[in-house]
Parts: sequence; structure tokens; C-alpha cells
Amino acid sequence: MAEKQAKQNEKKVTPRSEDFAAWYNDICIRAELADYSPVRGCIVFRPDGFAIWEAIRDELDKRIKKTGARNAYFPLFIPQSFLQREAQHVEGFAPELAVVTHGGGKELEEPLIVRPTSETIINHMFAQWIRSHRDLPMMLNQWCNVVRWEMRTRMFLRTTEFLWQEGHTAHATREEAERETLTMLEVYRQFVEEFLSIPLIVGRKSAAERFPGAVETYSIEGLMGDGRALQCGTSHFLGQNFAKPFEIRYLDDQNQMQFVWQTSWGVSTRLLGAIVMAHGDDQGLRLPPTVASTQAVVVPIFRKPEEGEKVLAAARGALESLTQAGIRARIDDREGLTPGFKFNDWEMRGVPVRIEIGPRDVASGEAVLARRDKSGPESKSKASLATIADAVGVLLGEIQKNLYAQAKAAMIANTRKFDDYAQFRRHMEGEGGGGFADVYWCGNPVCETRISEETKATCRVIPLTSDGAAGKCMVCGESAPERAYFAKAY
RNA sequence: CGGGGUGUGGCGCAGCCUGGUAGCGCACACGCUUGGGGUGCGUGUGGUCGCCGGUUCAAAUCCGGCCACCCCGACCA
Repeated sequence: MAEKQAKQNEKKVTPRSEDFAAWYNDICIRAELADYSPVRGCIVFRPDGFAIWEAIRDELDKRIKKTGARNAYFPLFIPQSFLQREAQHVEGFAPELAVVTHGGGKELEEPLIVRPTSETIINHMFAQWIRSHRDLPMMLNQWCNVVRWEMRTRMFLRTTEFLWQEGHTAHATREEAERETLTMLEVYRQFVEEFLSIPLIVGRKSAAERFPGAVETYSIEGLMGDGRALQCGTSHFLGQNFAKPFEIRYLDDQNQMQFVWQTSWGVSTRLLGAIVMAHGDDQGLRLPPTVASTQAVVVPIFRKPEEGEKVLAAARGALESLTQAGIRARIDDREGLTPGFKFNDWEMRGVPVRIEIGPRDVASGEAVLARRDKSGPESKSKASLATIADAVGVLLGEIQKNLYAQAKAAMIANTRKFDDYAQFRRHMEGEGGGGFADVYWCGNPVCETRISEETKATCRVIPLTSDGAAGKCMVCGESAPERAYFAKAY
């Protein structure tokens, strides 16, 4: 009995409620999204994982281009001296740089750093390309890898090397750059909420959480299944902090020399981690149909060879209909595996819809549809084989919305208002002390530090739209002009 | 860098205390069987026991040194 139990456990992942971190790792590995690599902190994106990134990239690339930015590519290596030009920027990145000291068997005259982000090299080029107000705005984006020598890494969430998209823009006026910063923030918000079905809170970062070198940092924050927050994307207003040291100047229409105003913004492969943690369950991954490389899988079920012929014919027919309708579908006709095994296998991989076709279905001209976003009897329904593609198409749309609704309900349930610091502290320390805390904060870093030191919760964002009413800081009691969201974060 | 832990077939582990030439489960290969929620049986492939040195007739096991990785903390998208 105990042996049988142990056997069962090997097939399942660590329950999410038991150990969230172990569950997360199990899912990433078992769903074959990624694997560990021989290099510490670096992961391999396996095809099922990379397909998600490709889907994100393809969609977001379109949305970015729609705003007027164009893609370019800048070098991986950056002269070390470039980083040193902007004081905050150096300070922020110095500890996590990978430095190349040798090339071609010789020591380099000046070490090269592997880009942790490309502000410096891009601005170096901007300085050469921008002469006149007619060259502005200049809006570039690049899809690339970056390296940050993090002390502690976690699959997708924090890896030594990661893939991302970084946009860099230069504008004639402060107002225009500030507008651009918020425009991109909104592009990200819509993209993550609609395409990845992850609900967000949006806002401005506190000074302590700001990007090194930025005047303001804005971010979109999601809430994961364990109640911890995850920064899913950032947009920075850089002011003239890079324009001045890199001398990015232009002549305005009054023939006056002016420094440009800039922004930068990015999302990374961390979003894969967000998808896993926002939607996954004890059965495995649950993918929003938009990013699922397989949206529907057909599982034929039969016993005798003569049944097999009919069932397989019907299954292939269904596959054909689905494919013709533009649904990314496949058939699981592997031999020697039981249907039950296949059900679990595809659930682990997060495929949104499973279509079961057996002898009974063929006889009645139907198929059983199982939707991954629900469990138990309500996950299953029947559809006519004649109109299977329509039914699946509708179902995929519902799943996309329902995953968002489920995550949104979880976020609302885990967002609480606190007026009293002692109460806030008790909540954060307590069992399941997660979620967003919506509080008044005076903006003083002293109070912020105290909160993070005593509760491990950090300021996630100060919402863009406040309810207008000022209050008293939860910690010091001084007047607080706006509310802020605090949470334990990744 | 501080604290804790682990290194034995691809993965998860036992064996170590009390030295005697390596075992179990999973996975993998083949055959039969099974198939509407992780089928069952049989046969088989696969290991310089993290590395270096010492003790001994004999070391996965005892001793010394080193290395790597994981978890918790400080840093961060």
C-alpha cells in the first residue's frame, strides 16, 4: 500500500499548496518548458517553452511596431567605460556584470562587458544619429539576450542569461517622452491581460525600486498562485540622465541646441514564469490558447483493430477540420499508451482542449471535449463531429477569458486594504501572508525600509489613478497623498 | 559571502555506523497484454559510487584535503 502510494507520487508533481517553489520547478521540467544547463543559472528553452516565447514575441512585436518603433540590433559586447558614464547606472549594474577580458588569445586593452541592458551602447549611437528635431522622435526596439550575474537564480524568473525585448526612444520634449513611457506601459498592460490572461495592477515605482538611471519607473505587476507579486514588465522615463553624459543633442526649430528626452521599456522571458505561476495547477501547466503551441489534442480511444480503423479515421477527420479552421491541433496516436496516460500527459503540458474520440462517439457522430481550465464533470462536454471546429473555436475563446477571470478573482481575493501597520504586519507574517496590501504610505523611504525589513513586503507600485482622497501613512501617521501597493515579491 | 543540506546508471533513492568487488523504483529497449483517467507481466541495456590522496590483503563504506550543486538570506527583470 505504501509502495503503491509512493509509486503514485512519482507520477504527480509536488502539490502546489505543499511547496510552491518545488511545484513550480516540477512544472517547468515536467511540462518540458525548460531544462537546467551545465552553466550555473542558465537554462535551456525546450521547444514547448520556446514556442510560448515565440508566440509572445510575434504578438508583442506587432503591437510595438504599431506604436511607431522599429526593430534594430545592437552588439552583445559593450566597452566597459560606457557603463561608467551614468553614475546610477554603473552603481546599479556593477555587481552583476559579466566581463570579457580576453579575445583571440590576448588580453584586451579595454574589457568588454556582456550587455546587462543596452542603454549605453544605443545612446552612444543615438548621439551620432540625432542632429535635428527632424530626426525625432527616434524609436527603436530590439529582441535580444542579456546577461546579469545574479546571485540566486530561478527558472525563467531570474536566470543569468535571459531573452527580452528592449525599446529605446528619444524625444524632443519632456512631455512627449513621458507620454511615450505611459503609452508603452499601457501596451504591456493590454498585452499581458488579453494575451496571457494575467490580471495586473499598474503604477509607478518607489525611488528604491526604480531602474538605475531612470527618473521614473513604471511597472505592471501580477499576482502569482502563492500570493507573491511578480513584475511583468517595466517602462522607464529616463529624463536627460543619459542624454547629457552621452551628449545626445539636437537643434530645435529655433536653432537652439537641446538635449533629448528619453524612455526605455522591456518585457522578458520572465513572462513564461508568470504564465506558469498564475495559471498552473496540481495537474500541470494551463496555457492560455493564444500562447499554446498545441491548442487542441485529439486522443483516439479503441480496443480492437476493427474499432481502431473507424476511430482513427474519425480522429483524423476531426484533426483535419480543426487544422482547416486555423486551430493548432494534433493527434496523439501513440501506440501502447492508455488513454488515461495521455490525458494526464497533455494536461501536464497545459493543452487547453482535449478531444476524446472512441467507438461510442463514432457511433453517435460525437466527440467528448475536455477543457483544461476546469476540472471534474464540468470540464467535459459533447460536440458533434460535423461541427467540431466551431465548438473548439468557441471553447478556446472561453478558456482564454476564463483563465483571466479565475486569476482576477484570485487577485481580488488576495488584495486587502490596511490602515493599521500592526495589522498589516501580522497579516504579512502570518500563514499565507501574501497578496497585495493596499495602504496609505507617505512616500518616505524610511517607512518603506521599515516595512520591507520587518515584513519582507516591498512597494510594488503606486497606482496611477488614485481615489483622490489623502490619508495618513500606515507606518508613521504623517499625511500620505496617495495609496501604494505592497507585497512580497519575486 | 553567511547559515543548512546533498553528491551512488538518465531521474529518485538504499547500501556507509559494523570494509569483502553495487542494489531497488522510475525511465529506456524488445515481446506479449491492456486501452473512456497515469494497464499488467516477462526479458534486457545502462554505474571508474563527485575529485585527489591516505590507511588496509581488500574502500561506495574508515581518515585527510579539494570541488560541485541545491535550499534559506543579502542583490535583481
